[in-house]
Amino acid sequence: MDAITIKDIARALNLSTSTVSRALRDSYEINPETKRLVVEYAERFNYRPNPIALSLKENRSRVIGVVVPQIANNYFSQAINGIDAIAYSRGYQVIIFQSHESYERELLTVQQAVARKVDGLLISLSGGTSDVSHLRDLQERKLPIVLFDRVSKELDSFCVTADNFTGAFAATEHLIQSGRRRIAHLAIPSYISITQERLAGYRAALEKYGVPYDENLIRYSEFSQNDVEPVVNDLLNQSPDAFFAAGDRLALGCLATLKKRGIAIPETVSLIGFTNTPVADLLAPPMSTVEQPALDIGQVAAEQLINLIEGKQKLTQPGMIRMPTRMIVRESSQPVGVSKPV
Amino acid sequence: MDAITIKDIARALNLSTSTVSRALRDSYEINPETKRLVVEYAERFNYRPNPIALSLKENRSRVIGVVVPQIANNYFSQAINGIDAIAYSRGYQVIIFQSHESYERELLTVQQAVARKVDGLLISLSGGTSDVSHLRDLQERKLPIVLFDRVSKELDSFCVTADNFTGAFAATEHLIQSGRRRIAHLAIPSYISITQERLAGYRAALEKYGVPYDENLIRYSEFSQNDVEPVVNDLLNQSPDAFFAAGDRLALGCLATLKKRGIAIPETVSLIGFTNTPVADLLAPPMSTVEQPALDIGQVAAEQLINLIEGKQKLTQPGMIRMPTRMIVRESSQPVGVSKPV
DNA sequence: AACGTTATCGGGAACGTTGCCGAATTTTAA
DNA sequence: TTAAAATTCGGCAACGTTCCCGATAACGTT
Repeated sequence: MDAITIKDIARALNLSTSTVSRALRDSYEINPETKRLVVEYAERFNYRPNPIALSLKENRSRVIGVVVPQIANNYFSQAINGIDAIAYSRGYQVIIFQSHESYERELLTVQQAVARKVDGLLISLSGGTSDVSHLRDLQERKLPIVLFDRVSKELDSFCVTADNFTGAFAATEHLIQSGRRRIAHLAIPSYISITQERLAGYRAALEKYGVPYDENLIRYSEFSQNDVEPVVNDLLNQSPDAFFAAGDRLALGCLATLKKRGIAIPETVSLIGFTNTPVADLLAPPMSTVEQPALDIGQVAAEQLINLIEGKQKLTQPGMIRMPTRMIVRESSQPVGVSKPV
Repeated sequence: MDAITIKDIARALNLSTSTVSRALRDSYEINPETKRLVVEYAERFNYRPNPIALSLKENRSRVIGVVVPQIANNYFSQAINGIDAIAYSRGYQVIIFQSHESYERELLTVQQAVARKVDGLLISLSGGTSDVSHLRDLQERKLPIVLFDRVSKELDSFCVTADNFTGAFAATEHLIQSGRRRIAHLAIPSYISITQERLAGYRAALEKYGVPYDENLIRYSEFSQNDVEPVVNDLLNQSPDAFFAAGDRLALGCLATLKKRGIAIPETVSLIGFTNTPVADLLAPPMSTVEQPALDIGQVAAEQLINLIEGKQKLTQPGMIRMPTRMIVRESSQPVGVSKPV
């Protein structure tokens, strides 16, 4: 009733399945005339090889699994876009899994992906993931894995991230140079690599300009907007004159909370986000951001992974690729007293 | 080296594969003691049934395919979230495909999905799709299909959309009641169902209030921000006093263009979007929107599809579910002269 | 004339799983 | 005691595909 198989063609043309198979793959040992017959028949009845049968036989699937904390997040959806583009052009399909920032979900989805015989895994660690032994196991079983964005030093794998240190340094430097001294830093959970790197960039900039580091100005927050608000409110008790928010949701949550509290931006506090929203300059006020090249990160990560899969790269060679960020200064971080740009 | 199979267990315990299989599915005709042995061994070596082998055997995959125009779009990523939640809870996995608003890509991805033996298909039509015969073919081959958001009347299938007529009517009525008369309508390509429905709602509201319908105020645009700008500029020649943008990207593109041109919102023109962005009230000015319950739409669509797959619903019974929209009035559509809300 | 080549094709196994059929042993019933 | 029934398991085929190994001709070579 359904799709035509190689068997059907064999039966119809009075051939064996092996002959049909070889004819379709243009084997040299098949009579050109026979080939013609087979190919014509296959086309007429719209034959498509069954990828599932192939997967079972060859123990590979031409599928790469992507595990992200959240699809509904501009950064990740753009990264997925990059992944998808590369995968498509190199003949792979993409299965997307969400970990919902939960370690347990991440474990589960990774297992499912492996069960589905993905040829490789592209992961951005969940916020709840501090232990990466589940990934290490897979790596030891020779499954190609590439981490992107939320990477981990605990794992000797290929990593692709934004240049978090430099980006955070630039953002902090910019805030200092525009006259801010008490710069609050809003970060995602601390054990994630990018948190550390951004914090390091932040501290390095403070140090360069002799601004004292105050632990009370650092806060870690979960990802939903509801989680951000109390943290920002708490930070406000430390009388900061700037906010440096290290993430998409954090920046928007921070902006929302500040507006709700009626705190003037940038007159009272400056704000700069480490984020990826395309609407930054439509916001009120237009939000300064350190932009991450999400699409590029996705592309590079996918390329690395497929190279690993196809053996074009040594499995044992871990590597870290840092993609440059771009700081875009908008109104939300203007120095006080400076007229607004048009 | 890799994952353990039922054969390995059979060999290790000196049983046949069928016995092991039945032991694992808790068949009544297996000795409890044997069962215990098998289950323990399976657990100890972390046995997972091979879904690919199962797919091949049973000609089903417990996977549902989702085809959307774009992942990096708030509406769709939220809908996918809803789909994912339902699929997960009912034991299905989700494979996401992007059509990139291209008919050819849609054809291709749908074929791939079918080749992968998805148990059902959840589709939001691409902007380039006017012919749906590829889907009709699949339907005739008894593949469960549910359309969501961008549906088509040409197809006798289950559809889940927002209540576009009512939403558009409400938006237009609101604009009229706040003193606007020349209301420009920015829509996605015309042959898509939601375009028609929203246009109908728009016209019905005009009619109710005796506002003349002017064809010149209607424009169709592609989806990227670059496409929107010239269309908005063109519309401005018709001296509209309001914009009703029927989509996520359109609304943001419209806002960006108006700001670029220095046109005061809402003093000179009003703006209301039919969209799903969570940052609407952080924009400058906060943007009025007709919100679509994207998550709910995804959930309902997924539920319907799984019901179809599992035969809990007649395949022949087409149906249309309209989810209510919610209009949120913000600053961008305030009547002129009204003081801004706090 | 005997043998090796070449061209062209078929048979069978394997990938992991389930389900049908049957077989062996033990238990139950008449 | 003997047939019937229940219990417990193994063998085999099948899903679609590829690949290894042969098989059969026709042909050319010594």
